[in-house]
Amino acid sequence: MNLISVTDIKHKISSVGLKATSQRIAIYQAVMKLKNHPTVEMILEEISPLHPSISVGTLYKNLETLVEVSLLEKVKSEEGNYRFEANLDKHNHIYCSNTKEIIDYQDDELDLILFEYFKKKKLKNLKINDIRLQISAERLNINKEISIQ
Amino acid sequence: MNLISVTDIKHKISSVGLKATSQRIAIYQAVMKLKNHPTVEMILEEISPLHPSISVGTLYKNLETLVEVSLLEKVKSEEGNYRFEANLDKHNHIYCSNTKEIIDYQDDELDLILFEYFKKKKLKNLKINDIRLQISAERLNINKEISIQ
DNA sequence: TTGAGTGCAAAGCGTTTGCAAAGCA
DNA sequence: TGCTTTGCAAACGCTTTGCACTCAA
Repeated sequence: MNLISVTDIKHKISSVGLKATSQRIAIYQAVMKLKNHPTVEMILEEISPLHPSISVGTLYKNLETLVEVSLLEKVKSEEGNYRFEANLDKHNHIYCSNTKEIIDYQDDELDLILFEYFKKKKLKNLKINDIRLQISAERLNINKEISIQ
Repeated sequence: MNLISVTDIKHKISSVGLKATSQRIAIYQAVMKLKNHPTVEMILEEISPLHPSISVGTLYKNLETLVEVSLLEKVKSEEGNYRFEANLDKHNHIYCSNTKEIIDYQDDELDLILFEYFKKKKLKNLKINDIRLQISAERLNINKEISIQ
């Protein structure tokens, strides 16, 4: 995922029936590079040096398109704006109240526990499609790395 | 909670150091009455007959104030707008993709399982403040009632 | 060549703000 | 009376839209 080439990105975009324009490639590449769930503004800043004349309209349209074809995912942040990510594996989000970061948290063991738990629960007239944990946390030593497990 | 009187509401508001204006009482009362996590618009529609001249500014300011003093809670919906509720007990939310409802789901047993699970996990440099489940679901028989467990 | 995609600018929407007037304590 | 709260309207920030132009296929 980290070392994906421009050629690979072009192929990915073409394979879903979209045109591989330079703007679209740059946008997809930027979201992949910016790991911490960038906002539209952060993506724009990343792309601007390469595409100084790219418009916000184009950026929004492309992000929406890439979400539609499942190359990206978007989430609403607590602050109310969208944040994008290229990580499509099922995972949970840790929301850092002090740094405003969104950290991915993947945990297959926990997913299994939840799956088993809800299998024995009876939810009448309701079909569960997805269960995600929303973990609110704060970083204790802001400059030190965080590690889970 | 359901049959709380205006006098009780006045006392609740006064006890946190706020003035019990007719607008404030009506707003708090409306959120209590509208069970399914009303939007600002839904609250406005509920109050308008009683207070035809209430301004959106006042409504927003009061909702914010009531959240600050912990008489209400607010959440951002998938659609991006705020939704309010008077239920302050710890609970999870079920987001219905077809009806756009937000259904409260309280489950002490599950909370305990999650608490125990994260107690044995080591999350370095991170302090977990809260864990909520975000359950995406859809109603199967829209007119029939849903029941859990 | 041609329909998908772009840039621009205007508009949209929910929310916030500033301020004079009003009203609760 | 004094200070919180209100109503109004303007402004805000993020996002969406319309349209003529451009460019990948």
